Amino acid sequence: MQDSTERLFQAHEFAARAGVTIRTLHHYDRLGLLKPARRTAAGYRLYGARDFARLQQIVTLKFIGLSLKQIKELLDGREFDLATTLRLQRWLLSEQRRRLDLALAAIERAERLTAEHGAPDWDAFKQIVEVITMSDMDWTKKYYSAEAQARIAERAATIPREVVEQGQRDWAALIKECEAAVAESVDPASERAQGLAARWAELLKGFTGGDPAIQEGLNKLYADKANWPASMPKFFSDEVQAFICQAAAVRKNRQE
Amino acid sequence: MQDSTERLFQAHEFAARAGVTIRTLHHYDRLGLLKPARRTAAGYRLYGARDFARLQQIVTLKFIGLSLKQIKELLDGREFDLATTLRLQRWLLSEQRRRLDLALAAIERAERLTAEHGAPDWDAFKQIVEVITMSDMDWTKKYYSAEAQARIAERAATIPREVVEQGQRDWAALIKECEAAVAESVDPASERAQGLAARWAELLKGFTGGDPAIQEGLNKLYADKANWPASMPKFFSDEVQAFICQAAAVRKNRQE
DNA sequence: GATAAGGTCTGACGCAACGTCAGGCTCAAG
DNA sequence: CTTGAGCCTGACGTTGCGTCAGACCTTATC
Repeated sequence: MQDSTERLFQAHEFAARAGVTIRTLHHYDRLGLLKPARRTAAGYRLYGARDFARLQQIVTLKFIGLSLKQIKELLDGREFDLATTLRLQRWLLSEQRRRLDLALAAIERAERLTAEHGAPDWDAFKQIVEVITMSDMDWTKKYYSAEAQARIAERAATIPREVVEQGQRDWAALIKECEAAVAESVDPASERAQGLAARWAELLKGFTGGDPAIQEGLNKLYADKANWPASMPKFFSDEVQAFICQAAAVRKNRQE
Repeated sequence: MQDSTERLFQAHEFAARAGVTIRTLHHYDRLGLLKPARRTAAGYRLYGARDFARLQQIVTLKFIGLSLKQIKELLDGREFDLATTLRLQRWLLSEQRRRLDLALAAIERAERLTAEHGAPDWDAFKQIVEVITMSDMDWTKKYYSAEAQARIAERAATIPREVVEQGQRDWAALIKECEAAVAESVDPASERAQGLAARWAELLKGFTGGDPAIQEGLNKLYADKANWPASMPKFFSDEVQAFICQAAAVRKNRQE
């Protein structure tokens, strides 16, 4: 299978060609993300063309913001699908960009105020950020009480790693199953749909940290699906959304 | 000085009001960033109104992307000026935003291609990122040789923390002195200007990692200041730029 | 063949900003 | 007085490598 005459590169040249450091190669090796094709008798790493291709995939996926763990699962191809991952990642990046824009706006206004006032104006600066972060919460007001909003804000900062990345696989898998169910025109009141709705609720519970006030808001969200805010994640199709809303409604009725 | 009747809050309520976790307060306490006004006999932290104001400043500065170390230096007020920091930070954030846009564009194109092709197209995906990162390097081609570009790319990823944040204070201080020199119409050939140019070169050397090929490119950059690329940092005025260019030119002549 | 220079190897610790136990106090209510 | 809830202080985990440190390998030179 392997061409025994294939040219192999030592770490130094290989790393230079790929634009990464040797230490990075060591790191990927230990993670099992990229193992060299061979080792010399002395233990030196030797990389081949296939390694190069894989490293380029790694670099590409890293460029769009995936973690090394995600990249490993993707490239090892175990039940992780690229399309859904890309949709999720696109949403994550767009969120980051929105927050960056807010920060930039805050800085620019603070600079203007400082220039006008002659000296840095802390109160104004603080207010700017407050206003900006308030406007960031606009849509939550429709659905959440004041205390729930505070707790959401508290959790919001801790979410990125904890849930989004750790649970990304769970969401991706669940959404995929929902899509399948939609494709098969499964009845939202059926056993299968109810199971999906239950898992969906479970994931949301993890997302909300089990806070009852927040879950109350989510129930309201379910109630009028037409009003799902634009800033909510949209990594699933409208059909899936409608399906899960109906199933959740049925589920709620039965529980009452 | 202190109002002995001032209302003090315990960690739990204080944290909730400020929208941070208790653990964050512990962290800031250990860093010396925010010490509680008092402690009870049992060691419980008690925070006052001034602590609240300071915490809000911290949160604000964190929102615009400053590190805790930078925030501490700013709030402790030792030779760190807000105006320059804001300019530097604005540039940093705009750079981040540019890279985010590139990643988003890559994802969107990859999604389109995947949809058209039916299956994920790794080669196309890889190419997209390559093209994007290439266009990212456009201006460097004018000044750097091929090998130097490779090394720049290699270093580019390692720079954010290492130089920008660590050396930010040095740059800010130097730029400030240059502005003063410009304001006093100091002769670029004078002893003082030459000292500034030497320090400038020293910082750049740190920035380039002492790579001679990269420094060669920087010399070319000095030569025709009119051609400074738009993507280069612009946290100093045109006057400072002209001043440092002239001083560097004089310095170069003398060294030859 | 010895030696010096330079590249490689494997740990192990460092960094940013906290989260998350774990074990031990403290405090208010019943 | 007990119980539960909240606070305290370490100490380790996280992410993606950088940066030594000590030991080994290879190559060129004398």
